[in-house]
Amino acid sequence: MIIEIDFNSDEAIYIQLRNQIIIGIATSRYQEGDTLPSVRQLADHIGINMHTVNKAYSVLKQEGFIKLDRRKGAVIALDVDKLRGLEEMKRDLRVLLAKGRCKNITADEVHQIIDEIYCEYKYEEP
Amino acid sequence: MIIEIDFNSDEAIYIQLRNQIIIGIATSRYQEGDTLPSVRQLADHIGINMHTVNKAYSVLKQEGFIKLDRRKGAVIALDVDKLRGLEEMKRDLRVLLAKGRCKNITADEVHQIIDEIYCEYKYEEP
DNA sequence: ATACTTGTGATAACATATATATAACAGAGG
DNA sequence: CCTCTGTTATATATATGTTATCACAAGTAT
Repeated sequence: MIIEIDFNSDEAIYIQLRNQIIIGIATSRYQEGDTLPSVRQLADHIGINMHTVNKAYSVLKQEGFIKLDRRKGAVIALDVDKLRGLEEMKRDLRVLLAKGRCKNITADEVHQIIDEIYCEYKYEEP
Repeated sequence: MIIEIDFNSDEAIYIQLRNQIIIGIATSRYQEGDTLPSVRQLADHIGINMHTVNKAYSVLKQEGFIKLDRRKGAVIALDVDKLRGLEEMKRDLRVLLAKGRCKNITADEVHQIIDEIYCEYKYEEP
């Protein structure tokens, strides 16, 4: 389990946890059907409270990345709502790109960054 | 002043304010040297507290989008640190694209959205 | 059957963040 | 003098994040 929490970050711990797991799924470190550590295990391992992990898992479930099973624990299970995903991405990008635009970042430079990051997803595209 | 606040949003009011002003700058609705409404004016207009507007302005100042002058009020003044801007963008995009990747969004689709948004910058009139 | 582990829930406590409400101050300009 | 600016200072209320216990129902392991 390669999870690193920055306790000095202004980002909430459960958000950092959520983000790293999402990145883990995108980079195929976790795959459909894989089980994540139990809330207590992961909490002990990181050194945080059980409920903080539980909150991260709850968010991931609500966003359609995992399923929570009393028997197996947290299981990677992608609920793909592509249309909604596209809408969310466009909404988020609108702010992010505006910020970059004010810093004189061009569309070409953004395209380049996109490709760099997608290269990290070394497996086949869906 | 075309500012719309969603009071039911989970995003803080001062963040919504910050985002809309950044988008306003990116789309040339506000230009270098333009003055924003005073904290009291804008607060009255939107129907929120003065300090909430002041916080938005303080964040915008700290991030290098405006300057605050006791005489003139808030003035658009871009402090362009492109290298840092690129780093921030890549950090933010890493999470955002991972989320999209899990929803089966391809690199090509992201490129398309980028171009769509950048088109809004070109055709928007001040 | 016993012991253990799973997610889940309730509750309490504390720190921080958000937002509001007043009030006052110093500098600039009418 | 009066009014407008950002700024600072309190105080208050609410929400959020995090930790800490305690407990429960359901599944697994021995």
